[in-house]
Parts: sequence; structure tokens; C-alpha cells
Amino acid sequence: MTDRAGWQNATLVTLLLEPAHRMVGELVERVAAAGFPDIRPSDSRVLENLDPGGTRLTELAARAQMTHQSMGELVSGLEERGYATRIPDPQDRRARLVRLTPQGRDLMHVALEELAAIEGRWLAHFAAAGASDMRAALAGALEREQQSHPAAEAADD
Amino acid sequence: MTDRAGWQNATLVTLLLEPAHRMVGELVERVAAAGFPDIRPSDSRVLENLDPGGTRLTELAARAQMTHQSMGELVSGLEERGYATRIPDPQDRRARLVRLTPQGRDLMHVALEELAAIEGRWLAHFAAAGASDMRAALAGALEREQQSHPAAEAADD
DNA sequence: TACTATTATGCAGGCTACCTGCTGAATTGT
DNA sequence: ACAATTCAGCAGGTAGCCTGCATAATAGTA
Repeated sequence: MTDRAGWQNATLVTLLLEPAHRMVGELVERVAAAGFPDIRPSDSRVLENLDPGGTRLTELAARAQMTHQSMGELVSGLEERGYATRIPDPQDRRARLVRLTPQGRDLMHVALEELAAIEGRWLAHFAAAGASDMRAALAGALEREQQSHPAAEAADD
Repeated sequence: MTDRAGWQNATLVTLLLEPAHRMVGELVERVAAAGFPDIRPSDSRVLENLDPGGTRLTELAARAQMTHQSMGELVSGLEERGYATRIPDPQDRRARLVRLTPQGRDLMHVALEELAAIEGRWLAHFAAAGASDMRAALAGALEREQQSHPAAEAADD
């Protein structure tokens, strides 16, 4: 119907976004099927930056490259659904540590397994299409970009 | 600050999204600097699917994989800012054709040039990092995925 | 003991980019 | 001529971000 020959004439941006969206969509589906139907794509912004012992909100926000306010909302969401808690930080009474609950750890276990399966399938697709190590290609390109283009981004250091 | 070694340990999804977001951000910046400060990322959802002679809303929506209502909003936005118009479709009085105005064509000219420059730089990064033809790798992987995973998506057969 | 600057968090409100549900007009097929 | 379909648009809602402002704890200085 779309009359376009395929993905050949799409922009590079679209070609990058499309696999990402499909992977996220499938992960959410699989995690829901495994007993966690209330998990949303944005939850990964928290989960993938959490340290085992707990992490401060501002640190989570910095890692995810977002404001602490937005990260606070995401954490509150996970908290309401029983996947995370905020405990006082013994090192600094201003701060709190965001930690997984037992239910949150169960979720992480399932999510990491499903993600590995999905990533594995796509990595094979990429390899078959000429990119033998897509992860290295993407990570390498990002590093080259940061060196050649000190541009934009966080003015944190 | 983020204490992570780099992009090595990020998920494949993040590695795909990060270059895409940077490319989009830079394109919007460059287009703004070239005299079009009111262009937003979502405008590309319309522009990249417009045929030279004009295109129907439902066709635009199908190509962009969104609802016609949402596409209608995007087109209205471009219309208000003077980049597009809706003219009656001579073939079908129910329909209208979305077309670029002269200002819209100026925008497209600039945007395509800037996009080519940005994509070129990234394609070089990817090649240097081991993916000699990233576009082919991404397009090929998407095709393989569609064959192996008839899954989800449009029921348009 | 203040006093100041900094850091950590949270609340209020706003914006973009999508969505579903519904209505109405024009077209097509019988 | 009439039902089913297609095209477009309006109303209202949601997710995921944002900025601005307020509050509490800490660290440094005097």
C-alpha cells in the first residue's frame, strides 16, 4: 500500500528508529506476557541505570540524560506499581536511594532474558545484512562523533 | 560523571536511538540557522512522505505509520506556519491533496542538503567503526525481520 | 552559632506527539 | 436509489518529557 519499494529510500534516521521501536515494542509485549502487564517503555530509562545497591535520583537522571524532575516521575511510577522503593541514603541525609523491590528484581530478571533474545535476533539480522558487529559499529560511531563533534549535550564537567 | 565506561554497555536499543536523536537535533538546529526557526522534528513525518504533486492525508498517514488524525494535526501545523496547503483533489471530491508552498519547497531544499551532510558524517563514522554500508545493513535487517517475524503492524495485506 | 552557597528532591503547570471515538461528506458497487 | 466504504476532521485523552519555583539537608566560612 505504501508504494515505497521498501526501506532502501528511507532516511538514515528512520532506519535507526524503526528497529529500535520494534525492539522496544516486542520487549514490552514479552514482559507483559511473562506476568508484568503494567510495564511501559519509559520504565527502562530507570531500570537500565539502576545499580544493584541503589542509586540516587540525580545520578539516574544524569545517566539517562534527563531532568531530575522527569526521572522523579518515572521512579514514582515504578514505586506505585511496586517495582521500586526510595530509602534514605545513609551517606547523605538530603538524598534517597532508589532500589528495586523483590518484585522489581523478578521483573529485571525476565526483562534481561527477553531483551537478550530480541537483541540476539536483530544482531543476527544485522550480521546477515553486512554489519558483522552492529554493537561495535554503533558504539564506535558514537565515540567518533563525540570526539569530532564536541557539540551539544550536558555541560556537566 | 556518568561513571559508565562509554557506550559499550548500553543496550542495542539505546545505541540505535542515540545517533538518531543526535541527527534529528542537529538537523533542526541547522535548518533553524538557515532561516526556518519554527521547524520541529515531527514535521519530517510529513515532509519525507510528500510526493512532488501532492499527497492525500490518508496516504501520508499510511506511509508514516500513524493515524490520519495525527497526520492531520501535523499537516495543520505546517499549514499554519505557511509551509503547506490543502487543495481539493480533482480525482475525488472527498479528498484533498497536501502540497508544499513555495516557502515549503525552500525549506525542503535546505533540509535535504543539511540532512545529506549529517548523514554523510555519520555514515563515515559507521564505516570507520566497522559497518561499511550502514544503510544497507539497517534496511537489510528490517527486511529479514519482516520475513522472519510477520508479527505486529498494519493489517493491510 | 550563624550565614551562604550548593546539592537533592519534589510540586505545579505546560508542551509535543501521539492515540481512540465519533461525525459527516463524497464515492463506489449493486 | 441505497448500503457500504473511504476521506477528512473535531473532541477529548495519555505518555513522556520540559521549565519554574519551593523546600530540606549539607558543607564551608567566619
